[in-house]
Amino acid sequence: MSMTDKRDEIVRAALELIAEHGFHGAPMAMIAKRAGVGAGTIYRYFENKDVLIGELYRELDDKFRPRLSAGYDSQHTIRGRFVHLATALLRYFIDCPLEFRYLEQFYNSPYGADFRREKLLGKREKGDLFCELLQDGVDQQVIKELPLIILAALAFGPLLSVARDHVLGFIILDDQLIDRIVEACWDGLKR
Amino acid sequence: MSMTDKRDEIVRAALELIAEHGFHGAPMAMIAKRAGVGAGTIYRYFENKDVLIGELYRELDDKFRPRLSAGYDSQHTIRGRFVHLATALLRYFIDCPLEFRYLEQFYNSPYGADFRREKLLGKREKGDLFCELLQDGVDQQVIKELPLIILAALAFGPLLSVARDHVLGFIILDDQLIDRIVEACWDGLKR
DNA sequence: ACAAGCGGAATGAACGTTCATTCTTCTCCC
DNA sequence: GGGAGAAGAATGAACGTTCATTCCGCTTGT
Repeated sequence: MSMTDKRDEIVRAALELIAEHGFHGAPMAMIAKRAGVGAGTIYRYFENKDVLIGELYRELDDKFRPRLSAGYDSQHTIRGRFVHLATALLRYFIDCPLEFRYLEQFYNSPYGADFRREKLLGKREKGDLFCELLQDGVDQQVIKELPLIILAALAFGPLLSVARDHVLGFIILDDQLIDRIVEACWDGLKR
Repeated sequence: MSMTDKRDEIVRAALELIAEHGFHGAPMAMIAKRAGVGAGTIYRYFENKDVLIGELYRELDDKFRPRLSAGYDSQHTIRGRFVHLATALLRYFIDCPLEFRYLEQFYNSPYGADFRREKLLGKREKGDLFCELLQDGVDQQVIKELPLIILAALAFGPLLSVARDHVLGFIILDDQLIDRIVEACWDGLKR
């Protein structure tokens, strides 16, 4: 097994176990076993557990961003662009429940608080696309005139909530339901 | 110090420390120290840490429910009732950041998943009031015809999001802002 | 009235377990 | 045969929990 393969196995195992059992329910020894490597081997690839957790986050973030921008057309109406982005976001979470659960855990943890702070004070929120979109909407008086962070909450709050309910099996989201949820989010946002 | 006082001190200390540092950042020894009792004393009042965590949740839930129903008038319009409940909810979270942070941690943890499941399958969602209200709204064709759990996500998602942003200091919510946020949530809900 | 004694509450050092991390040994490959 | 890489046993710190002991307030007998 090549060195890259081994690293990937470790990252995959960490994603699976942490998504399912949380940071504290996924000891390094268990991650090593799932990855098919020795416990010490992980430390050849990652300085320590925190670094592993942080790098895994960064990888997911990198994989996820392109999926949002795919097919995104900045010439469309505000509404059209919003529907596209929100739908893509929700679909991503549904298609990749492990990734979703991991990201949720990450954001709701001491690790994530720092990232949140960083992003918000760095003037971006969730991939510049969303932020730009909301700002455009406000400027064009299509979207309610509220602070960006509140608009983001109005848009993302429900999406994350329903994604969580879907992933936990409380409801099953189909295409039609997704469309109607995104519509409802837009109703909350628009003037 | 009476026995009840001592119990209260332990619960208060647990609330403070867990709200601030999470379940795993609040060892029993630290809780005992903050409460001004010996480490072993906690076990005279709570069988173990899990029980302490669960009972603390139950106490918060009990304190919080009456605050929602205070001033609630089931004769009002759907919209009026929603505005009342949502405003009360948001104000509670803002007034009691410790309680809010604790409840959030609790729900986003193995402990909370069980409770969620219980509540949902028990046909209630967040104090029967909210559930009844949403159901009434659907029946009267005032609210979008979507599964209850999705309506709840549309209503609560944004509220929880902005409360979190407020508690973390990313934004300061005043009365006017609260009103406008609740309005926006209603826009997402209404037909 | 008061001292002796009793029972339950409180204590915190000690224990066993779990975990991240390190260290030693073994295994390939050149 | 030697050097790099991997494996997993060893290590030590941190934690939840226990328990032998101490403390305190109240009853009881004189």
